[in-house]
Amino acid sequence: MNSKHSNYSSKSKAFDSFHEKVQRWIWRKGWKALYDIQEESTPIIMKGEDDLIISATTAGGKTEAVFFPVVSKLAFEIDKNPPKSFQVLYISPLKALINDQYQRLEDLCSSVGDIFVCPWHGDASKSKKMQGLKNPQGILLITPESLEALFVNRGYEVTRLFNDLRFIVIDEIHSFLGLERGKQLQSLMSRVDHAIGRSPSRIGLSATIGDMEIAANFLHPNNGDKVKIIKSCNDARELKVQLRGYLDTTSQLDQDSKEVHESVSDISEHLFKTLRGENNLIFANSKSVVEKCSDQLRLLSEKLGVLNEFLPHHGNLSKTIREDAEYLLKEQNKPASIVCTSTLELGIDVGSVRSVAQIGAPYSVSGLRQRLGRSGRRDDDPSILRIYVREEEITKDTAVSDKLRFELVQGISLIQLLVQKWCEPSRDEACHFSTLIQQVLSVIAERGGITAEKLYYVLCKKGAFSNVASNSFVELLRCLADQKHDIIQQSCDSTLLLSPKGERIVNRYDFYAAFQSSEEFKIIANGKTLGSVPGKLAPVKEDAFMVFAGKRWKVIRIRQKEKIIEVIKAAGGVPPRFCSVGGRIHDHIVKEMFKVFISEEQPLFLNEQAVSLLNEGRNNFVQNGLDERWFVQEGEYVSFFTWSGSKITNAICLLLLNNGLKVDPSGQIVQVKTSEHELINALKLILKNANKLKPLDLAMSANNKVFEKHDIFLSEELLSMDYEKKYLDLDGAINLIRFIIEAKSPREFCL
DNA sequence: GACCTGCTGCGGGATG
Repeated sequence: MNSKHSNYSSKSKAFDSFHEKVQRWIWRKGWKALYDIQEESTPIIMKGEDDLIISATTAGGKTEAVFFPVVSKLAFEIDKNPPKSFQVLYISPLKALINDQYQRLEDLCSSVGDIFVCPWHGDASKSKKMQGLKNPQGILLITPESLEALFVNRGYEVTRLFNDLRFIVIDEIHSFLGLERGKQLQSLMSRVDHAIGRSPSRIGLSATIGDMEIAANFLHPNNGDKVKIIKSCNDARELKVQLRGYLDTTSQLDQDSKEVHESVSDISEHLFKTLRGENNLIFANSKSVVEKCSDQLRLLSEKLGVLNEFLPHHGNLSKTIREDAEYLLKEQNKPASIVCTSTLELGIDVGSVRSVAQIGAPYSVSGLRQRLGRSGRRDDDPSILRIYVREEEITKDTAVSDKLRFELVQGISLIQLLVQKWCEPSRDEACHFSTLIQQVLSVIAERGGITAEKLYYVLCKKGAFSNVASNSFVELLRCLADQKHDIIQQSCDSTLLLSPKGERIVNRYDFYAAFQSSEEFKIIANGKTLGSVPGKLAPVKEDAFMVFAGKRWKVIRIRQKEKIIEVIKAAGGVPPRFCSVGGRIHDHIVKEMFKVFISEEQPLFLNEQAVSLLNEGRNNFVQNGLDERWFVQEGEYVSFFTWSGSKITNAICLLLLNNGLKVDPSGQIVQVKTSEHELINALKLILKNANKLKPLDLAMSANNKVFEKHDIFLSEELLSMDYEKKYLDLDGAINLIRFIIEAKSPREFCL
């Protein structure tokens, strides 16, 4: 017995440095060797000084790479003196992940001895939280929102809770990059630093990161170049991919969506035939597609009199429905497949999955890579991906833009970029004024009051909002204090305080989240909650039919006041549409699409129908001379192919609008109601005046800039500053226009 | 024209 132990230890420096009780735990588990990332992370974490990012696949042993050395370190220190505060702050984007990690850590920590693990989120046990408050020590597992609540409600205790803190660990760090929630998280980390007067070592964990530099700068702003990076290289799994094309000949019927819905689509039939009997994930780009597809798969099962193995999963379904589906997928002996949105993209453990399907072209390589990472868990299994794209039949009325088979080509480009290992960088230059408002109110609540200078120092100068200049900050405070909003006020000694209205905002329980959430109607059948639909869509009429949770229902009562819709089982129905703002696509993907159009190569991963659709798209591309021409005139509209991502295309649209043209953007093609000659004249005029044009002025000219939670309190100028950084690329747009005016071709632009 | 995430403190009632 002893020899196995010493063999192990003679090979591994990391293992040798662990606390004896951690060594014994690993040994008992029968683990033969540590992973590379665990060997590499251990010396850095045992030293306990540097920031670190560890990137590896979902089952790549990241948790252990952090917690073997961390728990060893805590165990060595307990031997010397008992801690009086939490020593590790672990922050996760998901409650479910906290529950998972709690199970794993409890097992390790209870066998090591006196290391307390405290799970803390909205659904976590109250007694564990009280225990953590009374006797803080060991590891706190918490969500950003619950940490925000600690600052607001127990601001006077934060220093005591974290005084001996050694590590801040951020799980699934990529899921925070560039978002409101990410900015909030950065601010919370920096507020912890301020509360204890030093900066504990930060550790970020990630399954996929396009650009490590950006993740490093996120983890520790202004200190990013000192963050150490460990990347797992055993990502050599074989990839099997197929893109399947389908031709929709029923488009004429589409107005009567009910009729189309009754017919089981050929994509569902292929999914049913290919995936039944195994565990799979089927991703769709929208919740209503999830509903439609899972309903069709259930119908097919009923028709054949077999057990239904296909279950829906998305953010509007109730917790129990979702958990039931996750549980079934985890059960290895019963085959089950889940039709889902990006709910199952992140790190929830759903066990081993045979293959991944994607309905409709994906929008980003990073998302696709994340989804693919779910398939083939065992090392020797290949990752299997099937992408299904439906294009409509071409008639004499079809517009050029639709004849190109853009969605299919987008799918091809994304697969090619995936294979090339390219990934979107998640640049975050936005000011995040909405989240800054939340943090301003939170710090005032935490400290009971604070001067403007000190507030600027804590949040901006030495905080997460370092790109906000002091004059912008002053304007933001003015917006909050003005008569219209009256959220904060200044006392005679110039301390900023919450006004009664501000108090009400901070004391509502929805204050802690940095992101917006809309009002929703609950859907109830026989007293059981199925889930919810957004308020805007809710007033479906009584007696209406609907599809929800993969089944068909009839609405029997709408209780407007309580926001409840009662339903019973029924035979017909259409899925509700869930609305949301449009997405963004990266420049590089659109350029890759151009390359697919001009290439003569046939990708090997296409089925027969996809090959003929691609040929059709390429022929139409050539016939319209789109490698040399930017514009195609059709009736009173010019289709303008920008071959650029969303930021440049948005800027082009605004520039044209401001020059009095009627513009209708559809994806990467801008429809302009004018002649080609007039359009070129407009572009010449824009270029001539380009040096007078400021990005901020362009942003000021855009309508509807209120997107985020506290945007309603901002002035037009602050709103425009954020809008410009997030949605516009004026330099890129001017560069594109220069290309066009200098009579250079799309070919020169893209290659 | 896409997607997801999260939530305090308190009081009342049932249960051991």
